[in-house]
Amino acid sequence: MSSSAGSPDSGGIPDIAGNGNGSGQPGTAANGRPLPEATIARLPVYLRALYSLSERGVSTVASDELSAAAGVNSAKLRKDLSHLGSYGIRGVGYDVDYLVYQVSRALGLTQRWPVVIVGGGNLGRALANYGGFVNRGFKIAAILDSDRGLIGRRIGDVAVRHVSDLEDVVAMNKVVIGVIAVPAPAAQGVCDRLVAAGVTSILNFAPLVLKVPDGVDVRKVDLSIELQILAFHARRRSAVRVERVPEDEQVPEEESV
Amino acid sequence: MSSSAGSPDSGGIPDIAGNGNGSGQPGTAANGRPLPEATIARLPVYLRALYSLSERGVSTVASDELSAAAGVNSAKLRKDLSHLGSYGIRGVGYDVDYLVYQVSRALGLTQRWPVVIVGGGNLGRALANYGGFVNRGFKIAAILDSDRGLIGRRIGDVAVRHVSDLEDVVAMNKVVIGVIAVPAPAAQGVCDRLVAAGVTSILNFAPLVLKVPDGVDVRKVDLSIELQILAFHARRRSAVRVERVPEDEQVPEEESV
DNA sequence: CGCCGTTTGTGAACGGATGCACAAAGTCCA
DNA sequence: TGGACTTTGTGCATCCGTTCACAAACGGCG
Ligand SMILES: NC(=O)c1ccc[n+]([C@@H]2O[C@H](COP(=O)([O-])OP(=O)(O)OC[C@H]3O[C@@H](n4cnc5c(N)ncnc54)[C@H](O)[C@@H]3O)[C@@H](O)[C@H]2O)c1
Ligand SMILES: NC(=O)c1ccc[n+]([C@@H]2O[C@H](COP(=O)([O-])OP(=O)(O)OC[C@H]3O[C@@H](n4cnc5c(N)ncnc54)[C@H](O)[C@@H]3O)[C@@H](O)[C@H]2O)c1
Repeated sequence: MSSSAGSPDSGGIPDIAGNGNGSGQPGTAANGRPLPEATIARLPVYLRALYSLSERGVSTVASDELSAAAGVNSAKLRKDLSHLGSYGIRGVGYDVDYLVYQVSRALGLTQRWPVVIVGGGNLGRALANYGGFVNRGFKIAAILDSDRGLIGRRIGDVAVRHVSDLEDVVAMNKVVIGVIAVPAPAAQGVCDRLVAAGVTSILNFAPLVLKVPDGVDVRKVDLSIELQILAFHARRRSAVRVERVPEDEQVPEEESV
Repeated sequence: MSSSAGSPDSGGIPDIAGNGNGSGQPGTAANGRPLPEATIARLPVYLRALYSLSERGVSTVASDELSAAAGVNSAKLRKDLSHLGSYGIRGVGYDVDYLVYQVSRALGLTQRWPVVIVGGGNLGRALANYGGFVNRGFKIAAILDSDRGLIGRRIGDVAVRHVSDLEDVVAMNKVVIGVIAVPAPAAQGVCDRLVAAGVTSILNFAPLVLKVPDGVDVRKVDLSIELQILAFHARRRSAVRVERVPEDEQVPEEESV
């Protein structure tokens, strides 16, 4: 059933109070369908650009400017935003603060999500100190580690606690997002405990593929994978250059001027 | 222990010398077309799974197993690998060590890429200490920082140098890959210097969109973006659950939409 | 030697994402 | 008030990536 989902316009006023989104369901586009995954991944980038504009006192921005700041095609930006509702003004652009609000709401950042970080080593410390953490809709519920030498040490404004507190921390703070920054051999075990405790979203920095049950969302960050992708393109580039340049002047020793 | 030395008796492996790839051009598939971007991004994951198998002494692996270890569909794995050439044996699977070699070669990891890290703060230190760095085809040419208090300090087995050495380091070591781990306001400036010095591939950890000329490749890693994407899905999940089960669950009623 | 079970490699159908190009909708100024 | 100008929102064609499903290829066994 369903088929053509109603007509695009029924009222006429672009609903300031409403959510531009008939279904109260979060995570759905104005047309009732879920937001495209690719759009979701770009919204945080737009949001960051918008914050930057807002801080600089810019009150209105056109899709050309905003898309340039976000590093994407302007048509793509407009289509992405159109999925949230019709929040632009033709001939003018978008109201920066209003768009910040709408994008934040679409991403579910009207609340502050408590996050638990497991692993207080080099990486865990870097993450916990990261400003973009606290300033962007999240708060650190706890940093956990198994090394008793680290317990009590303050990172940012949170003290490291022992990993045996994991279940308590998750339950008490209703944590649903966890970050794994422990060595690879310990990661799956930590993951299992997080999931058992109720965490449904995991950001994994350990270099292995985590096994999780359905309904649990895992994203990964891996420096070496990123570098390998870069290396691939770098080699292709240099090979093409060698192909083109006749053998004499390969490796350019760089101009001296 | 490793059983890698035990070469299975002769004769099994197809074309060790050849590359199964007519065009000598790196970065092209067996059919001459460039490798799909999505495939390139997965090859490092396969490679990691293969290393793990190899270390465990497994000599042969079928696409089902390998794809499970890599967390992807088995048809996808086979299609990805088929772009590199025909390196499997029907009815048997893939020779692990041989596939390690082929995937490494496809990614351009037969050489060791020198990488320069700019920013020796919390994050830069975590990255420099990361084992997956040195063990996976890369070496740290230098860690650079502007803070004179950090100069000379050893991280891993590299001493921090002043950022004014940037151009020298890049030129002397023929560095083409750079990692940016400085505060956001300094990132574009560092990026410009890297590019001017000859770096064509950049991994950016600072939370902003870098502007680079054509021909320069930028990848970014951003914790807060990853968390925001996770938050989006987390909220959708919990909203759906609330929709279904009003808080204190009652008799599960049939869904009606 | 021929058959059987296994696994690869890929043709084909599908769905999602991208980007062009333009009509509709708005502003602003004379 | 009206017309020129700007910018949004989107239809559409295209491209890329995923997945199914199966014939071809292989080893092994009786
Ligand atoms: N994705 C990336 O770009 C990237 C970069 C650097 C490091 N890493 C990975 O991140 C992880 C952490 O790196 P690091 O440099 O911080 O390592 P680290 O050794 O400095 O820190 C690891 C911490 O985890 C703690 N730990 C170990 N087992 C634990 C357990 N079961 N429960 C709780 N805590 C435990 C240790 O006590 C230690 O403090 C490693 O898996 C590393 O490979 C990833
Ligand atoms: N992507 C992520 O997940 C993530 C996580 C944490 C931090 N970060 C970002 O990474 C960057 C570094 O974070 P951090 O925690 O290490 O910060 P930090 O303050 O600990 O370290 C930054 C270092 O950069 C140095 N620096 C500043 N300007 C420089 C310049 N012009 N040239 C060379 N060095 C310079 C400083 O002296 C300092 O040592 C920041 O942009 C931060 O926002 C990203």
